[in-house]
Amino acid sequence: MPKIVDADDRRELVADAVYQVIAEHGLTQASLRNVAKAAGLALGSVRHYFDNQAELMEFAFRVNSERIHLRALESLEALEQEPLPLERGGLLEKCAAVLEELLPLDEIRRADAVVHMEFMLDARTNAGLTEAAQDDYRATGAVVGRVLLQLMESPLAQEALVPIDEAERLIGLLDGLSLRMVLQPAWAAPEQGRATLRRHLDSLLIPNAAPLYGV
Amino acid sequence: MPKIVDADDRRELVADAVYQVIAEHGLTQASLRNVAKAAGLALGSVRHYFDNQAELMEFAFRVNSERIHLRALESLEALEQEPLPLERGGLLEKCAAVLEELLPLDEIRRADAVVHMEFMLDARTNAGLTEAAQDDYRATGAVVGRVLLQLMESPLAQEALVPIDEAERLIGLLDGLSLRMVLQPAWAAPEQGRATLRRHLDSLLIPNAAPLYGV
DNA sequence: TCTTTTTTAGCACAGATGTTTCATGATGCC
DNA sequence: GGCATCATGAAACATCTGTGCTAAAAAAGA
Repeated sequence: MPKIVDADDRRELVADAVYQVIAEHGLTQASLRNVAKAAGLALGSVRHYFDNQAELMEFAFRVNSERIHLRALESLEALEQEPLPLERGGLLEKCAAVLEELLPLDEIRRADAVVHMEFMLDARTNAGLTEAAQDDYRATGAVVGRVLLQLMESPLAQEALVPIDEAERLIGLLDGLSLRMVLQPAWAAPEQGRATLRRHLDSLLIPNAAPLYGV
Repeated sequence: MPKIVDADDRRELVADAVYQVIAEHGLTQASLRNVAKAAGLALGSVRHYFDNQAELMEFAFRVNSERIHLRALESLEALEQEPLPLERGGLLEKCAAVLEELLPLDEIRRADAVVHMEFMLDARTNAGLTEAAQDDYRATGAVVGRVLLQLMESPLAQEALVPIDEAERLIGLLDGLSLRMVLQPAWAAPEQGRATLRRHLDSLLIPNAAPLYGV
């Protein structure tokens, strides 16, 4: 019998090499040869686990997308377990903590966000990625929607908020913040991203005489 | 003397071909040959006006960025000429009209936004575009900042708003909305983008018993 | 040790890309 | 008309890409 290698492990190892190349040099440099080099494998080895380049890219995209959303979902379920804090600060902190998993606040999340952006944009013109992109949209919408529903259950929440509209606004803000923090880290630092997110969530609650994140 | 062709016109014509290719097939397909084909020129002709591919790409990027910001600046200067409306609806409409120039609300702005996104993301790993990207950031910041200052001069504006923080939030929202409207037009329609923008601006004003864009 | 199957490595091909070089065409002034 | 000068076109080169095919290497059972 031959040498047994866990094929799934190998596929994830190759996917990691894809992230590395994309994060450092962009999607255009994610050729099979460059990926193989980054993974420390031969071109033939990579092709042994993925028939096409298209298959490799879709796989890497899905692993990336799932990793991001799983991180957020774990945090989200912790939030949904215990009752929501009644005070303003605790409530904001709980909700922000979940959504922060979607922002590039450290090196790990930053690499994830970069790769995610490149894939999403590529999916616009790459038919092999449209399906994965759709799934990604649904996953993001589910996470943000659930956080928002939690927040709006609080007596502190403003009335007359339309969940779908606010989800659209919040997702837009998260995407835009991610983009800016990824592309212009000098102007959009992690601390600023966290503060911006909290300020936005705060604006969904009833007005407060002493704003939390003012001057 | 030879045939005289306005070199600048020709360069803009080639840049237009770049947009066309990028908008339809993505930045990866914007090769010199594809661009030449889209422009109806021979490869040699394109290279006659641009020494490098890098030069062509930076030129196309700058023209695209300037076009977007010029559109917004024209609208902005019209806003700054006359005194601001005192009523809530008029004020919001004036400010939103300027910022809408940055959103992909019609086919022209949509193509501009797509090309803009692709260039910005590429600039992250393409040294030849970083300078142009920096200029683009400054231009966007200037437009959004001036609109925000106008809005905050109104007696309707909430107090204790920190201009820089709100600019960051607004730019993030605009970028995110653009991204979503470009990538998922089915979920993020122009009307929804316009409404989301207005709802955000409305939230910067003092609370209103009868919200403009409610249910 | 031999066998069998997986894994790895390598070569070769066709296509695309940026770039260089050179030849041809077109044009308007002398 | 001739001709200098720009515009255009085409061919060739080196490089990189994905992919197909083949052979070596490796490992675990017989």
